[in-house]
Amino acid sequence: MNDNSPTIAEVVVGLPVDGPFDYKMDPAQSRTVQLGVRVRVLFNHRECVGVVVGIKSSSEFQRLNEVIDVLDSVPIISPMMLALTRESSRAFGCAWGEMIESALPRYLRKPHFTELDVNLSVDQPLKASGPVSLIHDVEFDEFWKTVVTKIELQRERSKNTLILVPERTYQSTVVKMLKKTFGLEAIECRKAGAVKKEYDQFVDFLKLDDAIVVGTRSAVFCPLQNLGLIIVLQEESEAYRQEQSPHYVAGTVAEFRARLQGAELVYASVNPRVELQHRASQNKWAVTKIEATRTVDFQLVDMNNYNPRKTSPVSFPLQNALKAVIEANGRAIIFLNRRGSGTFTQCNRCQHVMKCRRCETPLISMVSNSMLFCRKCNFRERMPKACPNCRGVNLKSTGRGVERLRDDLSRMYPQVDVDVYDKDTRTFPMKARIIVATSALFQKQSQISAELMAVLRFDQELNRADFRSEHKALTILMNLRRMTTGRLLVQTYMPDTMCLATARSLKFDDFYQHELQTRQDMQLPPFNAMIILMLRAEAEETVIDVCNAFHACLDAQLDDVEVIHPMPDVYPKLRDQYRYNIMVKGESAENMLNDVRRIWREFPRRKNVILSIRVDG
DNA sequence: AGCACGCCGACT
DNA sequence: GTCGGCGTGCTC
Repeated sequence: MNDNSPTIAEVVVGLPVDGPFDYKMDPAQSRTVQLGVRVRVLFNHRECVGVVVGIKSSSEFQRLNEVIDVLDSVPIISPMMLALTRESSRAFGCAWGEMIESALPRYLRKPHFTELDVNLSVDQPLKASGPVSLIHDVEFDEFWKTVVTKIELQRERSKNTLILVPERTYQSTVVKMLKKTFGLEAIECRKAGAVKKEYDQFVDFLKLDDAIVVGTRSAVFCPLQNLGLIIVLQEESEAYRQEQSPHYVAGTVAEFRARLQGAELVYASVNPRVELQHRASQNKWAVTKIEATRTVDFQLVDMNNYNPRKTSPVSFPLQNALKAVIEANGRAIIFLNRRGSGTFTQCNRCQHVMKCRRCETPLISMVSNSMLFCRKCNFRERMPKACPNCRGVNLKSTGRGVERLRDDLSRMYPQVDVDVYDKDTRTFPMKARIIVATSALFQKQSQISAELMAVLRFDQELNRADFRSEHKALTILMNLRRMTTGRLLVQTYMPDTMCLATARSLKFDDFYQHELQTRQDMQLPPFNAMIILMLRAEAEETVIDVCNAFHACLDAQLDDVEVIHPMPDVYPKLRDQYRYNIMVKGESAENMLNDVRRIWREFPRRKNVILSIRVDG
């Protein structure tokens, strides 16, 4: 055997450890192995599936384990996919192997052999990256004409198009719409369901060359070669962020991918994130604004003008508007983002508040089935007949959720059907004249419209402890604006916010400038990077101690970055683990990641506390 | 992550 | 004496 022949494979595994790791191969393996094949290896006394990311002839390590099996006859992960997962793992602070694992179907995470008839090496990364553009479409559906022209251009060149959507319900809507309106066949990328089916689709994707694939955030990793165009719809959606580790943001990964595959990237949104608009102007992306084609009667009701003791939650202007809709036999939707009937339940005698046993959040009452439930952790229990504290029988539920508002409205308008639509409602109450709905309504937004759209308690959206709350609130208004055929009415105690002014004037440039200035003043993204450190442990005292100590340690050691929360952000007991968050901001996420990891490694007394890191993308 | 090793208290 | 609890270190 030639001494120079490569005998060492560099392998990454799906564990949170820095890799890659060297393994020696026998001559037969050396001859067949290629970059991007899976191998079975022994890693720290455990057998696991790894991926070959490098091949070399010598290693600086003395005692190497052997590759047990080469699992794929040909590479199942293309050079482009290897580059994409590596870049994403760097950007989002996880191990390369973890990112590869999340890009693979479940079947391939297990040591199954494959014999595929594909050649992934043809997927050559191009030198020139494709153009990136942003379509700001105030009317929501107007951008399709532009986008379909681009898709058709790709098909003429026998290139694939990938369309990312935030949610599964919207996925099938898009597929149906493409077929019906433009006669385009699209394939739905399915993640759920049978393991073998998911794998079969993965294999099919490897061979496509002029297809349109529509999928949710994980579809950004679907193994299409010859990709010409990626479209990210409703880019501002939170659903593009993966909550579990590895934490990635699909839109950002799509940008990496477009660059690596030389594909064109199009973002479309009714209200693009400030971060994205900023990047668009920095990088000179083409920005197209599609102006409003319809006029909507926007009515602001300043609740400060009414005495809260005397007025009903449904203001007089709203009562008038409802009356008009009922007389015209139309439909009104009242948006109230609060499930259940009462927001908390208290004993009249001892003032005991019913709280969740798992996470201490006040329980929401549901009169319909006399249950109490927790909006944070989904804990449910029967509404007790007597106070668990003093045995008193007068438990009083206060606050107003959608159910109670429905009852109030039924009493006010006995002549019409009033119904509720929330997460638990199976089918939309089409025949009801007045519908009280939570944000579950947005799942249906392409199918449902109403003559009157009214928002109650809009201020709760503006007052969220989130620096993006004003932007998110505006997105809600834009979605509601799309669904109304007549009037959009908002009840508020804060009528002078930029958000409401923009919903009326549609002067998005002013809103964007205002938000940008605020972010700059507060040194928030897009001007500064932000990472969230999540500490988890089974005992609350432990995690609080460690969190405070680690917090102090970060404060003491990190000069150029700022640890934001004076008190850690708390997530009470969730799935038998307590979670505490610390937010850190600074100039570069990558530097902060390195610093935080180093400090955590040197940090004493960890006591079963797990640290995971989320980069705010 | 999760396995092995090592260091201490309880116990046939 | 040793069985097993948990805290610490390490994985090519």
